[in-house]
Formats: sequence, structure tokens, C-alpha cells
Amino acid sequence: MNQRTQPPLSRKQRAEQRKAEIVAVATELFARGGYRGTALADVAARAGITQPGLLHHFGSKEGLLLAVIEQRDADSEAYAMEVLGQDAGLRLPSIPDFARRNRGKPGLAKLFTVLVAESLEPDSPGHEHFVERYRALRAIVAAMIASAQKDGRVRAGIDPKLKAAEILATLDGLQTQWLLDPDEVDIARSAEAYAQILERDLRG
Amino acid sequence: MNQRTQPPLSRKQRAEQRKAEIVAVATELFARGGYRGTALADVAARAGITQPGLLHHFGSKEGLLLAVIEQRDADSEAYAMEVLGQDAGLRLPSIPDFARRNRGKPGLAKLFTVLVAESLEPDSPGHEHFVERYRALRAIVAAMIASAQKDGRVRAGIDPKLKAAEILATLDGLQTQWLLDPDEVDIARSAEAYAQILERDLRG
DNA sequence: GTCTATACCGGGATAGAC
DNA sequence: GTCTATCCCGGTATAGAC
Repeated sequence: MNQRTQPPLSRKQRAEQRKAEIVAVATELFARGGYRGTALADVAARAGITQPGLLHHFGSKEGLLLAVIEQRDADSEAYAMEVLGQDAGLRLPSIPDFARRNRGKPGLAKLFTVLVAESLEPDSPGHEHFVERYRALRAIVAAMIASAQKDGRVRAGIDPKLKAAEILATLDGLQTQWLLDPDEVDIARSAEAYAQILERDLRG
Repeated sequence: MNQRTQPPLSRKQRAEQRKAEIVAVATELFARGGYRGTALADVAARAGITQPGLLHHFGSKEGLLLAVIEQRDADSEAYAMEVLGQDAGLRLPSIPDFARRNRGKPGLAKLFTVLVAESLEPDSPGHEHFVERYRALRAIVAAMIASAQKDGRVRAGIDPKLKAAEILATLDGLQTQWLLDPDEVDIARSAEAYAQILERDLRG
């Protein structure tokens, strides 16, 4: 920013920036329509490029999908760190925060829901990725619960792995109902109510 | 069965039977691949008919989808009646039964998950249907909870509508994790654990 | 690195014979 | 009611010029 002429963007940097723009557009379009339902040409047009121009960067449509997934993961990991990072403890109040934040970006939430469903079949492009993602998430939450059990902040009767799966399931499921019918389902209130009963449940 | 010659199938009955066969095949194929990912010709081939032959019955691909959805709904409604029908009370133990039953038919569970995701977008073919379906399910469960509150079997602090959404969310979410990674997620055990904590929660 | 042009495939729907 | 033949669209990917 304080260089005298123009910030010297190398060719490689320019290319990366271009790719990032395309990924952003693709994220939005995949969220509606899903992966299969979205045409490469549409992504290209919105990014101000032609379809072969786009393919030059990503090689194939699947390549673009993987780039989108990768980038989305980086985002949410950053957020997870921010929200529950400092103390490794259980911060239940952060659950509604998380919900509220997703509410602000329905596109991202929808992208995730749609892609997971498209990835259920074992040989689909994103399958392995989402399997790993859920395993990792369950492990993280389970570890938090187990650690809280050692401190006596969570009762012993809880099975950390089962409870982790259940927590993720509830939040995902609420989100799906909200995406389907936002007028009827208040994701923030639901998440708050859930955080409360969860606390009751964990403390015993 | 006790007619002397052959049970006289009218033309109309034959046609209905044929359609039912096709719907069954379509259900299976839509479960993998989803609606968009499934070719009409594949459905037709598996049903022992040609693709135009199939279209003769359903008019369009969307027509076939609606037939599939309708039929699946009839099925699950029948089951819901069976499982919690007699007494209008809350039968939490039936939750694991429900999960176990779905485990036996992963195709149907997958169909549902995939179609809901494909129906998030407001102008998608099945959107209205799934919106209504969830509203109805939430209303039924909420009514059961409210009635149990009147009897004093459920504590007053519970908000029936919020709790209904949460219950459906948890079961859906667990099912999705199980479909994605059946080796890692035990849907029956998870559902049992959830039914237990739910009982604790409701009783207070 | 981006374009134009095009090859090529797969899919849904229609026409019309039987 | 089912078939064959065909149309036509939309989509991905490739070739090759600039």
C-alpha cells in the first residue's frame, strides 16, 4: 500500500486473484442449483469471462468444485477458531452466534446443505471430503466434551462421540428447515432454545 | 385370489400397476443421483420399457418426480400412523424404531435427503411439497407435546413448536451423517441416546 | 490468458407407425 | 400402450488463433 508507483502484482498474483473471483461466483451459483444444476457458462459469464477461459484456470468443472469446497472450508475453519478458539472449553453461548452468522449468509449455508446431499453417493466428487469433514467436526466437539467431563463441568453419563454427532445433527437439521421455510422457522430462536436445553442436558 | 379363472384386471388396473412399477424403480434411482442426476432412459430401461413409453404415463420427468414423492409420502404416513397412531400420546421409544426402520431402507432415506436439498430453491419442482410436509410434521409433533403438557407428562417450560422443529432436525441430521458415513455413525444407537435425553428434557 | 469456433455427448420431449 | 426415429437443446471439453 505504501509503494510509490503501483503495488507490483506479479502475474501469478493476478492469476490467483482472478481464480478467487471465479470461486466466489461459483460458490454463489452452486448454492442455488447445486453442482449438477449449475452451468459452467453461467459461472463464467458472471465472472466476466468466457467458459473456456474459466476452464483454463481449473481444468474441469470438478476442479472448480474442489476449489470452491476448499475455500469454503478455509473460511469456516477461520471462524471456528475465532468463536471457540482461545479457551479450549465448551462455549455453548456461541451456538446461537453461529446460527445468526449463517443467517446472514444464506448462500453459504445452502451451498453446504446442497453439496452434502450431492455427496452422499460414495463415488461423487466431494464424497471423501465431506466424510472427512464430519469426522473432524465430530472429533473436535467430542474432545471438547470429554475435556469438560474431566473438569466436572459435564456429567459423566454423556457419551462424547454420540453427543457430538447429535449436536451437529441438530444444528444442520434446523438450518435445513430454515432454508426451506425461512418465514416459519426462526433459526436464531431455535438455536438459542437448543443451546439452553443442551446446557441443562450436559450439566445434568 | 379365489376367482375361478384369472382375476379380471381391467385396463385401468393394469396401467396403474405398470405405473407403480415405474415409480418404484424411479424411487431407487432418484435416491442415488437425485432428480437432476438421473436419466429418464435409465429409469425406463430398469422398468423394462422405453423412455417414450415411460413418458406416456407421466407426461414429463417432473410428473414422474411428483408421483414418486406422492407415493413415498403415502408410505411414511401409513408408518407414522402405525407407530404412534393408537394413543395420541408421545411415544418416545418409537424414535429408535423409526431410525432402525430407515436403516433397513437406506434408499428411501437417501431419496428424502437428496430431494429436500434439491428442493431448497423456491422455484424447484418439489419445493412447495416439502415446505408443506415439514410444516405438517412440526404441527403434528407440536400438538403431541402440547397435549402431553396438559396432562402434566411434559414440563411447562417447553415450547412445543420449537421443540418439534428440534426433534425433526436432530433425526434428519443424524440420518444424513449416517448416510454419508455408515461405518462411523450408528444411527440406531444415536437415536436411542437421543430418545433418552429427550425424555429427560421433556420431563424436566 | 483469453478469445472464437466447434466437436461431441447426453438428455428430454415429440411425431407417427403399429 | 408401446415402439422407432428423430429433433433439439444445453452442457463440457478441446482446438487453435491472437
